[in-house]
Amino acid sequence: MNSLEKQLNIKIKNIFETFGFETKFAFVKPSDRPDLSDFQCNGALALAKTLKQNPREIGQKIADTLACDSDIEGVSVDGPGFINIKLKNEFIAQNMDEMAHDSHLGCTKTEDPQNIVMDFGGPNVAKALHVGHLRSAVIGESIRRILSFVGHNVISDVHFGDWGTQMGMILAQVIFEDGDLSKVETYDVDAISNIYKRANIRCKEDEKAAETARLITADLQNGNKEYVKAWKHLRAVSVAAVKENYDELDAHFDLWLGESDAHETSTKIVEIAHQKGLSEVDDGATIIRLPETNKPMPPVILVKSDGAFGYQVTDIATIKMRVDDLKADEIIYVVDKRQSLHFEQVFQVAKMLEIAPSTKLEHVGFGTVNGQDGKPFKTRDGGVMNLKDLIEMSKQKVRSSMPKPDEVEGYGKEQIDKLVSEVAMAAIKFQDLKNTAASGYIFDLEDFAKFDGKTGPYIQYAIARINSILRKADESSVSQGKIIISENDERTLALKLAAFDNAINRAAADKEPSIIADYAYSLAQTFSSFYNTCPIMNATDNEMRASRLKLAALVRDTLKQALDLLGIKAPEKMLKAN
RNA sequence: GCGCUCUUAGCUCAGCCGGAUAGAGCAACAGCCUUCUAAGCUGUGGGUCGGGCGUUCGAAUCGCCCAGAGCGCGCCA
Repeated sequence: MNSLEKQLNIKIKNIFETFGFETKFAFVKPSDRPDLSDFQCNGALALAKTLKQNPREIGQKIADTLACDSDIEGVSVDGPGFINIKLKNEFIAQNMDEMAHDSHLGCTKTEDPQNIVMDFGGPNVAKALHVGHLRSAVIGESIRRILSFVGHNVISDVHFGDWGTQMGMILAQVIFEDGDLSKVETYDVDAISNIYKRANIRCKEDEKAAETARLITADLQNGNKEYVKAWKHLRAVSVAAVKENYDELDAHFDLWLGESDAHETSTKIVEIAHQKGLSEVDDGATIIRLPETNKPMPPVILVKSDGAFGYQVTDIATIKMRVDDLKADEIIYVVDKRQSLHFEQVFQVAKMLEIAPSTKLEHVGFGTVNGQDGKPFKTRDGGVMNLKDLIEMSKQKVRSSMPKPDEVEGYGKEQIDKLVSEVAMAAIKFQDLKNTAASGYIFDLEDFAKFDGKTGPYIQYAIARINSILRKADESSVSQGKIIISENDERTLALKLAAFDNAINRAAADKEPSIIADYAYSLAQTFSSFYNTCPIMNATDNEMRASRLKLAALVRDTLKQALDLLGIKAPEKMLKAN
């Protein structure tokens, strides 16, 4: 089904065409003046400019025609030329009924499905996920879900950091500590992580150690068997650990490829660059110079002077693989916005090498999670906070507001743990997704366990209240009712529901989950008002009761869908400690 | 030095391909639980949209200038 707004747009477009107006401006939006109208069209103002005519006259023509439509209650032209449209209650009600019976809640799928590859992981071997990985995973996963929902074929790849200098650093450190690599296969995640920390310190202090690490990295990349064997173990252990982390975040990756998988193709990229005469050797490194504009464009380093591949050639090679193997129409990188120059360079080289001629390359940059000082977040000892620890702290806060196991019937330890987890993750994720991705935010543990106002748990709570009513009402009969709009609050709620499709489309177009977050909050808020003024179970008659139950169920389904697109779960019940 | 991004209520942020009275949340204050979960609802106060100039019938939104902040700028990824 077409959403109510789309149906209105079709009506408006037809009218524009009848008058021979450019249809670019033939669309409505929810009214800025709910006191005057449900929807408004500003097209007459825009048309007036190009046609050099009076906007009010143009508006009146459109309004007069639209007023004849049986779905329209009234149309007026106000101010300089706003077309204010008021809909008939029956039209809104009928739309709600259709939406309630539509498996996609009135959201139309794209007419042009694309193969989209998403890159939003970027974890590294030997490094536990930290707060910096939170945003990439949460935002990326949400965009993945949104794009899938509108009908694209999305393939997500974690793009494991397993081929860089940190590998040589770890191997060098093991050799330094053990004398050789014989014991590597006994090391678990924690051991590896600690070795990496020590390696990092030693390489920073000792230039010779850093040099050795670089040489080992190059050797590893060139296939040194001993190094490769040890590397395989390190990678396997890290992948397993990181998978657990992503499972907890509910972030899904179709592919668990890494930089190392692009190794062969990287060799090809260097060849292609050479054949096209684009590369040159400078200071021992193989580079590609980019045309200088007024913007600083450092060259792209394909092969470093020590013989190892730089991360840029790996990214370029990965583009080629995604185009050749995965038939990517579009590749989206959800990565810290500080890397924007890197992606500009990589995209430009991909263009110069003609490896992705018809693939859209896009970097969705997000802001950093900052500490109270406004700088990227550090723990008190100067380190980065573990993602796992962060989640645990949030859970503890949430747990303190929950009943103890077995205080509530049917809620033993397992059920309480599940509820705590769902609420804590909702708080964390919503906090991260409620603002536009590009803006950073100041990390405050309190925010990650907040329940009031514009938070994830607020929306979960609205859902739980609806669930509670539906349990009492025998949900199976609900869909048989017919939605009737009589009260003002019912009308407002219905119009808010009708805007779901619009929110989805904007979020998909902009790759911006905060639009869904904002919508979900606003819908929950509208419902809460309705809940306070319009009795559902005790409605004046059976028809109204059936109608309101159906409307409430539709709100519940829409909220659940919206939360799902944010990667947030909706518990059946929300419990609170006494 | 060059470039990118940003500056909106006490705080955190929406709004920005020009349009009516600039919106939320938090915080503050005042109300609402014998009725569907008060993690809720209703109301009040709070803004020369960093400053200036320009384009326009109309600018938070577009352009230029200035001030302030953050980030980035070849062998870490």
